Amino acid sequence: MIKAVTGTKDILPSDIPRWKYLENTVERIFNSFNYKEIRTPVFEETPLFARGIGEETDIVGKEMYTFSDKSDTSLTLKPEMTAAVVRAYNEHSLGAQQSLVKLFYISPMFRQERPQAGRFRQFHQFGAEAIGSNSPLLDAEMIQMAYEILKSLGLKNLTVKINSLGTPQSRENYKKLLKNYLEEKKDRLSEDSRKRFDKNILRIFDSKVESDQLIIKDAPKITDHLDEESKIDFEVVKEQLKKSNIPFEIDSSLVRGLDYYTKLTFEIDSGSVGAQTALVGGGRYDLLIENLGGKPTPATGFAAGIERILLACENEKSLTVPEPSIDVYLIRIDDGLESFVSELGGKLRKENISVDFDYLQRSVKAQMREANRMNAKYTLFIGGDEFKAGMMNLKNMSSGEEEKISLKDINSIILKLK
RNA sequence: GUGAGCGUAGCUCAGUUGGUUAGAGCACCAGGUUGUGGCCCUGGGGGUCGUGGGUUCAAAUCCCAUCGCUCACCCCA
Repeated sequence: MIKAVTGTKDILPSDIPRWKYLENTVERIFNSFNYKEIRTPVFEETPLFARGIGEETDIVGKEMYTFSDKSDTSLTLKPEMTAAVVRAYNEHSLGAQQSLVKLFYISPMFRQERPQAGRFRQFHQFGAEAIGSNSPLLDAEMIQMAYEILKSLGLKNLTVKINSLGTPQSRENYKKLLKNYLEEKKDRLSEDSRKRFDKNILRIFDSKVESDQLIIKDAPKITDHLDEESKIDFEVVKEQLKKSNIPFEIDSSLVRGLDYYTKLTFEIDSGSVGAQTALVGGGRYDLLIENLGGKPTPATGFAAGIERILLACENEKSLTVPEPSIDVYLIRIDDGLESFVSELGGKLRKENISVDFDYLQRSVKAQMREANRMNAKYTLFIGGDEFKAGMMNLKNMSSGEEEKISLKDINSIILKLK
């Protein structure tokens, strides 16, 4: 038997109500902040991600689904959305029509990693990008939107972490400081961290190795070495979060693994998932638009992992979505009425009433069981003596009450069922 | 890429020191008034015991390989 590819999952009919609920919540909240939806292709030319995310990142280095098409163009299934949105922004000059463009998306992403709890090879993210302003109010808005969505889904066990990476200039200065501090301790670092020392020294902060942690603990903090502008912006974000009653902590070791971030970065973690605690990650990326060939334009955004959020919801039992149901199940009492039942079903369906009936020649009892399983609000009995007398029985499934309705009086059924 | 655990019915699992036709609960199907559900009762269908090989008179059970799943590391949503 052929099975779904490793790291991919079917979203089955029984899963759909929870997904829909989440998607509706996401859309509602993004609409309230006036973000407009954007959809981009699932694949792009490979250099978009290589340049956008950074050649040295793990995503680009080892996790992308890259392949050549018949014209030998290297294509990649999108591993994240920001580069794709920026590509569309540049390509269609979206910034020419309005100076601040606020976009959101819900989309599958692809990364070839080993699957584990809250991590898949095809997974789904929703997120937002605000392109065209350097206002720290927008950074705060990103956190607010993400936080509000998670809260609306009933999640409780949340931690908002923020940090500032500063401008590229101040970050470079800080890197030098950090390098000086770590230079003499370098040989005590783990192998991975020694590699990071040369490739991307900030990433040493991500290490979970205890001996590394001890060394890093007393390292100079990036938030103590920010340029004036970043410092002021960081203060504004903190102030806004306080005003919005969003609890947060400053985590100066929060270094996101994508190269494009500048100034504010943030993450929202949940204690209700497995080891992959990050539900939401984001930050400002003031240089990306320019790097991808656009005019210099400041921007900020975030992405949230839908599977992880639903996992947290499940573990916290925070979501109660209504059981699916139908309005009426038509019950055929006598053989030979199949086409009449089908025709009547059609009429009701045209009135936007959800209708189903038996296609398997089953007994009345079996049809009733089916109606019960489908959570039918009503059943309509067609056949027998009443039918000969021009009547049908309409039964309310929760009260058990029945009433006779004339075959000619479809309208009164429609009224009842609506 | 590295490490650990696990693969028996659609699902959750049981299967004693290897020993007759591999079990349970749930789900599914049928019946319990010739036309009425949810509860209950009776009966039924459904499994190459992940796959391949080996040991043995005999393997779901022991050994090897392989595939898959799960979790963790790395990194990230």
